[in-house]
Amino acid sequence: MGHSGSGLRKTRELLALCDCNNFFVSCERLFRPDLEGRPVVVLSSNDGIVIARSNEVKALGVKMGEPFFRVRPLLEQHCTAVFSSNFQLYEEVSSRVMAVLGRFTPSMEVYSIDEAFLELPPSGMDDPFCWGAALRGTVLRETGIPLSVGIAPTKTLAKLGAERAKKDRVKEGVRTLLPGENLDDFLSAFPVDDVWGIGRRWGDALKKRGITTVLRLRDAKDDWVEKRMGVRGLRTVWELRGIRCIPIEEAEKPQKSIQSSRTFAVPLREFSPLAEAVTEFALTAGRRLRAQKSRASRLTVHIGTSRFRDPWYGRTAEIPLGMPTESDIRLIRSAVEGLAMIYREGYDYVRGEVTLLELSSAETFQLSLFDPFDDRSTALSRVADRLNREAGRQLLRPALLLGEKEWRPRRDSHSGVRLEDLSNLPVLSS
DNA sequence: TCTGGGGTCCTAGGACCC
DNA sequence: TCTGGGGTCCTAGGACCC
Repeated sequence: MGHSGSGLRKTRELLALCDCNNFFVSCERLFRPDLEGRPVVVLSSNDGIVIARSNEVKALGVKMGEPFFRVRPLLEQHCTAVFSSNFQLYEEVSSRVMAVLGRFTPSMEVYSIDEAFLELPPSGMDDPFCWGAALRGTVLRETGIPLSVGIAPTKTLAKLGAERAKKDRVKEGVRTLLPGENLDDFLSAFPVDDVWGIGRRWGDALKKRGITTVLRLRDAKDDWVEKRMGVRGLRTVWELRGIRCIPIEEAEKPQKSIQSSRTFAVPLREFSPLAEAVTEFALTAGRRLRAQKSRASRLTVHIGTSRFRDPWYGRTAEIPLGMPTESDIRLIRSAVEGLAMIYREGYDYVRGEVTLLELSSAETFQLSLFDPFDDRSTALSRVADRLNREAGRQLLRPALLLGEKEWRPRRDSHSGVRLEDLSNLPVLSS
């Protein structure tokens, strides 16, 4: 294809990927400046696995997704600070970071809780590196969160740039890959599965065929790639060549599915605690459904035993909801009905899940000739949302869910920090 | 003893229709 | 004996992401 040794295709457009470093750890450190330079981890729900690591913990060889119980001795040996996850805090910090980023660009896509793609403004084109460094400095100063920034013509290249910037920890955390630059050395230093869009499976398959580095993937033949990896693989390859195939999507679209699931703190055998849990999942999903002004036409319920124990049992029930609904009462009734269809006695269930599908707009939806219109229970659900939001906690909820529940996930090391609570602020001197 | 929780998109194959 | 050729819609499963 003649790409070997070639630079990037000329383009006048550049974009930046901004990635918050060790984001959840950085959030916890905002309120614990004493933990700067010390090993810190943040755990998933139920304190099950490690989902964020400070650089010190990465240096110990602890992997993302590692079960906590397995690395606990090592972490304790190094006096690691351990936090249960506090997503309320992370979401709030995230929106502040995004607000600062928004001041630097005419167009941006919030890609995840800790990442955003920004279109470079004309003012940044003369000296992209300088623009990136200023952006990074402002975010750090105003929010306390350190970023890595990659600047390139395409998203896929910008991702690689940010990754390099993060690992090298040089040059102000900014790495540019500009049109005309020869990237052969840069790309050959990355294993192929470091590329955004290449996961474990495809990574292994590519390596087996001798495509071990990103450089080799960039120079692979189009028809070969498309045959094995489909159009998504082909897009990735073109993006590595500097051709933009994945645009910045500024408008935030409503989600197409909403899922609420948890691993239980203890295995559940009986029907009634499972029904409680499923009720809670339906309620959580319903709240998020109404928050994005949607209705759902289909609901699925899933329960399962541990994947790490034999024999495994898991089933999913599907309940059509008829007319699109946003009523908690209907969601809960359907979820429990589904649970009854799949529940079997004699198993230790460790996980449950409720998913809402076929979402449509709450404002305009298809009425049904046969199903009753549920505007009264919809109104009730909306009132509950408002009361609970204003109270800042679950003021109004089904009696079934009152009191302590054995299945509620553990979070033994929760910092309890809330941004609205001034008493959480660290004291500078006393 | 102890192993997360959320999403998206693409593709292949079957059902169905003309 | 010889058994069309498309098109569309739907779904399950696979792959990926953070």
